[in-house]
Amino acid sequence: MAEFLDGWKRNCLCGEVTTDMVGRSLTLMGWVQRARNMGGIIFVWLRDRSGIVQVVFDSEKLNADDYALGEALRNEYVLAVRGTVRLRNEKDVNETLATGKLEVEVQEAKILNRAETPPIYIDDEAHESEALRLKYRYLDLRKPKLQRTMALRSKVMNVVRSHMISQGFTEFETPILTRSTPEGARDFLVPSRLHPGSCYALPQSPQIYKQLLMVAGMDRYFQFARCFRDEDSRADRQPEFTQLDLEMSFVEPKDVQTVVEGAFARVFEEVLGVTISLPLPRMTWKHAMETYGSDKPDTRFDMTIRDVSALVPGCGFSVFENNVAQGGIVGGVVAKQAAGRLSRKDIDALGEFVKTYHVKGLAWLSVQEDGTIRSSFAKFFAEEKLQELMKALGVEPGDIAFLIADKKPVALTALGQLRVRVARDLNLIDTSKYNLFWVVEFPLMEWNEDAGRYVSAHHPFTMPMEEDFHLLDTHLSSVRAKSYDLVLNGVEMGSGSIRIHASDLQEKMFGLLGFTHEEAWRRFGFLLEAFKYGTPPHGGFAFGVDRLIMMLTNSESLRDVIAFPKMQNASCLMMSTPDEVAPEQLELLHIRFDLDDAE
RNA sequence: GGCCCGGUAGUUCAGUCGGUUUAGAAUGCCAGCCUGUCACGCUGGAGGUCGAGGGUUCGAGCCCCUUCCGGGUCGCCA
Repeated sequence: MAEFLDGWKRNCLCGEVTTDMVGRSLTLMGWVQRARNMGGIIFVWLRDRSGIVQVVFDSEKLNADDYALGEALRNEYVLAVRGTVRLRNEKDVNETLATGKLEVEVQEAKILNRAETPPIYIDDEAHESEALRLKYRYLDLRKPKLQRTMALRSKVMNVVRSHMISQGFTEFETPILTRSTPEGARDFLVPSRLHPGSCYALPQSPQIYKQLLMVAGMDRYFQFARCFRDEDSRADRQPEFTQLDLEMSFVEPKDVQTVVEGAFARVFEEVLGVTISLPLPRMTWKHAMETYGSDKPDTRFDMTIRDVSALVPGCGFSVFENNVAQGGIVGGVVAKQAAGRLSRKDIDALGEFVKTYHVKGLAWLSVQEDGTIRSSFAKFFAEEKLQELMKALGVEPGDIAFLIADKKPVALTALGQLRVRVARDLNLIDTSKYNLFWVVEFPLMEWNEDAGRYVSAHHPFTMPMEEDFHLLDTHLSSVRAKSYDLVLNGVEMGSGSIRIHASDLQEKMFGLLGFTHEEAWRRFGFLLEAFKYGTPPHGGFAFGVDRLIMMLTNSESLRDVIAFPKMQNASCLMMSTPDEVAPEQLELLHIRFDLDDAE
């Protein structure tokens, strides 16, 4: 049976036993990592969140009962010991343990609780399936790495919070039960008992609340906001996640950026000891797309995109010529010194890879060290055009050039993905680097083929750049926004913008997005009205806390940085969530499921 | 919604061309021995609905169909 503490009081953590405690009597409590019974002496590794220390049960020094207790120990038993700290013999020092020079000679022990043999090992090196780990998440979380990650997460949030407070921000909480926002992801809905037929929506972000707080004169707002999006998961996307959300009055983009980059610099300094020099570099969206094929470029390696469309006419290769004639582009990237490292099979695999980004194919040209050319398309090319092409791309002996012909955005995106894939395959990425910078001047709106109208690139409250105001009615797609994303090593950390603070301009935006006047007022009347009562110019930002922790801990999945994450299908094996509810509960809400067309 | 990978002792995996008795290994677990281990060691033992259902075959862990589950990804994610 489990025992109670009976007045025992822990006075040291396992990992914090130090040499200056030698001779002292300690009371330690923790879990049995492993017990090694040598016959007359038992070595037990006792583990808690701070680390591991060896405690020793010696049959010559303990009474029979206490020694028998040592013999009964199994992995993950919860153990309390009273004992004396002593130095190990020189030859018995364990360099792999932080406490390896020491051990605790047990005088008295208590089994506070027994444990069944756990289905997973409490060991960072173990690699059970995700499903098993998540089902027994409370055991998984005992692993030292996850313990460290959670502690680091707490520290990061503390650093950020204290930075925000030091910059004059006020911390707020905004409602979790809110209303559906337009133009966004699918909402999680919460049916209302008191308003049959109506639903709350869980927030995708506290966007409107924070803007209303600016109207309210709160000046500088921040919040660690839980956000919800009912979309499919990815390794770096969870249905619920945490953002540091902030909003400021009387500011231009630079003012917001200064606050945000200050927070990041402090996090990197205090958590990783890495100094980031400020202000961060800026890159325009246009440059990012044309050079890196991404709005969140990884700049830790080169391999930039070259547009060679200009020399395509008359080259002889009809695939390129027709595409350019129809307004598309031909772009390429060059993998330096890759000819000897990528086989024909590897190149074919890259061809398959780019097809997932909806281009028709991948043209390639490989120059051997001796100058021999192997290529998927060279035979169609006029000799001097080929030389021109190679010169334009900067291909030298030993290099492989990859070319894609398609509509501009499609080709650039595929080249951008290819660039990253090849860099990873060839190990070209310097993983010790933290390339943090701003991408600015995003387009305000993008044409959406399916919807047959323009949609916001960021969100419908984003302020256009003053320089582009005159294009609003004529060239909407070339209007740039006062928006900015923060990018780290090819990953979007967060985004923000200056908002529209005039109700007439906001109403015009809704019009451009295809909302009628009535519709805009029905859905956003409260906002449009609020804007009439003296709204200050304002703007803000939000960044994903989970994703930041992922970057700081070099984790491959968001699941590794969230205590209780969801699986790919947004369920939770541990709690069996979501779950059916009692019929009476549904009745109260006047809900009946119609599952006939459910897949 | 599409595509790709996976599912075999508690756990991680192997399992050849469909044919070797009772489906293996490591680790974990149980029992015994062992006074300086630290991946302790030694001896012995238990442990399997090969994800599920159906089919082909003299014979299926292996082939076919259906389905469930996990992961990755495209679409989607203002």
